[in-house]
Amino acid sequence: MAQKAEETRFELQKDRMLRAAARCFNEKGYSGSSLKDVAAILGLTDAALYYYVRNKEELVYLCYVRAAAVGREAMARAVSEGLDGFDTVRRYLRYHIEIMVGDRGPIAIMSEIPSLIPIHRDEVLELSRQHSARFEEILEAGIEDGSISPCDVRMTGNAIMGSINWIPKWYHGDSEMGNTIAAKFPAILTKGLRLETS
Amino acid sequence: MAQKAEETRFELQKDRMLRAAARCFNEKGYSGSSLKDVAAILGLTDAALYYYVRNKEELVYLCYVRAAAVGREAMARAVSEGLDGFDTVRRYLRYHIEIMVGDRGPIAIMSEIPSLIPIHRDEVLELSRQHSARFEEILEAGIEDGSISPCDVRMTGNAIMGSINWIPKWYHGDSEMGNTIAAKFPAILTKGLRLETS
DNA sequence: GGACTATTTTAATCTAGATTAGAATTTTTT
DNA sequence: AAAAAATTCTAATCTAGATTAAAATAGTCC
Repeated sequence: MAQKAEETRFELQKDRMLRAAARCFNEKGYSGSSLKDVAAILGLTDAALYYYVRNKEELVYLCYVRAAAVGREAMARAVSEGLDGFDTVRRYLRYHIEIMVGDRGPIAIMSEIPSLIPIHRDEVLELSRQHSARFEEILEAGIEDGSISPCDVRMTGNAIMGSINWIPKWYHGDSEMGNTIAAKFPAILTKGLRLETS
Repeated sequence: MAQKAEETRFELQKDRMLRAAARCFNEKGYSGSSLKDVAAILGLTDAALYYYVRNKEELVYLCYVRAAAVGREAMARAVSEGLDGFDTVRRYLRYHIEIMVGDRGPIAIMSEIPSLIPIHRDEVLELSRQHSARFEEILEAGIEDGSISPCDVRMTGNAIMGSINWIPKWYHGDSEMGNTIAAKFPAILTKGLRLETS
């Protein structure tokens, strides 16, 4: 029990740190944010962060891994509901956005992957590719089942994911707006997908 | 004539520099890109850049001003054609993307505005706001003229502009893909806007 | 070809911020 | 409440990279 409590505390703090870091990185970029900036949000000293992470690069890396996990989780949840392609996309977007604007946010934008060390860069790129690929699979499934009209899934995927990825750039924690985004974005982004039953 | 030629050379080099900087910044962020990185693309020394710009901050600032000008130019051109709202949006997107993936690119993503000094930040933010506002006006005009179905223009604008802004993150100069983007994105992004004449 | 200007380089300096070691403090355990 | 472990801080060090000054080169004009 003791062990577990400590682990929990550690993990909780670490997660708080990752969210603080994500907030900084989203606003001012990776290199533009000092460890002092991140620590200040937590009421800590910059040096304290080294208790949780080996160095700054690892901090970004973990932010990106976390972002990927959140996206994958949202998608898995949507897929598990067994809806048609169109509705799966819409659900996925809703779940993903809800997390981004909710209290598990902010989620780091993966905008500086080249700054990672090679081994981390490769891993994050792979996660990112997998996510895109799975999204495209859903689109294809939707085209198959007749819920989505035929389209270039690569380009359509890029378009939709771009909108999602950009959200943290203009959304900064105003929860009312957060609700608006979660309520409207899924419909806006999928409106053009529907196959019109002529 | 002499003066003009020199001015031209200077301006040309400066523009090359801004495009090189945009490329670096888009890949690795503002603070993540050293002046040496930018200079290397031009075959110059980092110190040489100071002949064109007062400091690094001004370099980003100019990149952002340039990005704003490109967007405004594309929009003005589209508006000047006097089409209905829907087609104006589509034209604007096409023109904007064509510049982004064409030889006037790459265009800097305005992703680190907080890193600018206050006076520059205010100016760039204002340019950005104006652009968003004008885009929303076009959407509203389209709703008025019946070419676009009623929608939350703020959210819809954010969604579409997010897709556009994100393009430089995954497009890196493969001109064949550039053509694909220019050909497909405008249709993809506007497909959901059309008012279905029931 | 010499003089003048424009452009770039070399060779410092200077600073913010990452990193580290060890001390101090806080929390947990018994 | 002492001992042990976990967490944070203080006070350096170290380095990359921005910036500057002056010299060197390239280009243009007469």
